[in-house]
Amino acid sequence: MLATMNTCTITKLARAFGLSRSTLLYYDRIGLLPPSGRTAAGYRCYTQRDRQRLERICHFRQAGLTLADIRTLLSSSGKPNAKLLERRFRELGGQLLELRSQQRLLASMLKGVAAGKCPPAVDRVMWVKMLRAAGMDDRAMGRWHTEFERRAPDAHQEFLVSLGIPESEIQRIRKSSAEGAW
Amino acid sequence: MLATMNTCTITKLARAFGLSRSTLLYYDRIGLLPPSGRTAAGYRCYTQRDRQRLERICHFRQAGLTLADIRTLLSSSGKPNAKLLERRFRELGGQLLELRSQQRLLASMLKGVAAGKCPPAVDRVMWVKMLRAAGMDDRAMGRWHTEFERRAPDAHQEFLVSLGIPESEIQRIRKSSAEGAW
DNA sequence: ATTGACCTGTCTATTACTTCACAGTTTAGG
DNA sequence: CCTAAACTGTGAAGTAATAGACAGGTCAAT
Repeated sequence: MLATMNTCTITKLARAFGLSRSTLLYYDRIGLLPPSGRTAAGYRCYTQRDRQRLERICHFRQAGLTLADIRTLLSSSGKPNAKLLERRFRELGGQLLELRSQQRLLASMLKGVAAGKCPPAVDRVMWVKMLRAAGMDDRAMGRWHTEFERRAPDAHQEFLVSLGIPESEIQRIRKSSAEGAW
Repeated sequence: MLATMNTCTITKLARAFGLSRSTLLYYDRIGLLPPSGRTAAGYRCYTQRDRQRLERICHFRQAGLTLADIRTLLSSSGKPNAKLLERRFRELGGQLLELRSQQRLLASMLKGVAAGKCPPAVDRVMWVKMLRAAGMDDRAMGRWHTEFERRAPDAHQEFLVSLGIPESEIQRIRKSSAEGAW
């Protein structure tokens, strides 16, 4: 008899929050989320309070804070400590820029592959498929062209040509991209 | 006498590529970038070829490939292996989405802080400052509003109100955001 | 009671580094 | 020539956030 109606075991808690058992074990080990009790058999017993704490933890994790930061936030509870948030926000901005540059870089690499010796049939259709697979919708794809046009117009032109897109459509795309009118 | 004009020491190489000495030591240890030679004293001697290899490594790292993948790419040189790139591209798309959601979340948290008890004077000016500090330019800020409006119109409204922006301007901003006309 | 599925705890491995400690080497200045 | 700073090497240990292996515990159905 474990669940006294209000407690739950580690795997159940993990599933409820979309985490892995290992993660909760880890959180226990570092003292971030020790279960309120144990059963006779030594099983961890998580209470409602534990669940609430975990919810806050997940919330902060979602926002990308480190466990150390979260510990600080939870212990010095009350004070929102906007400094931490602001710092993280700044970091996020950098990360976004970095990711976008990665994407551009990868794009050019794939372009190189497509244009180079080993042409794995990366034509327009294939590209659109890949971009969709990467989670892009039409709007995002428009933004992608806009970014490409803004940062590297020449490469953008080259890229479109490499996809075998007719000149007339290239003009249209680049014009739209330049205006950001998506 | 170390530098025979074409070789350089570990720290110099590290500085040239914006890496730490430890990183290069690590790359040597795992056999990813062993220096071409050593001085009599045993100091690592990096040649031009080593630098080129490191440049490729950095290039791939920039794109987010793991060192294992990079090793594969560099050893099976020639074959572009578009599979790896494509896979990474997919991952990137996911990461970008994730980051954007983080940003939104953080935004709402900061909003809460601003609206809540501990008001660290997060008004409009402060926000713009923060967003700029996060690397946003006007265009990016427009996109940010657009995203906000698209995904959470109510929260967007609330947010703008919380910044003390007059109703008339809020209308204007939200209308523009909805159209994505930035 | 027993089987089999699923659960538990602990311990170890992973990635890409970083930090540390300690001893030898090079270099610039006096 | 000497000394102090700055560099070098090795090796060990630490980091985040899990993932996986493993032996054993628990539970529902038979």
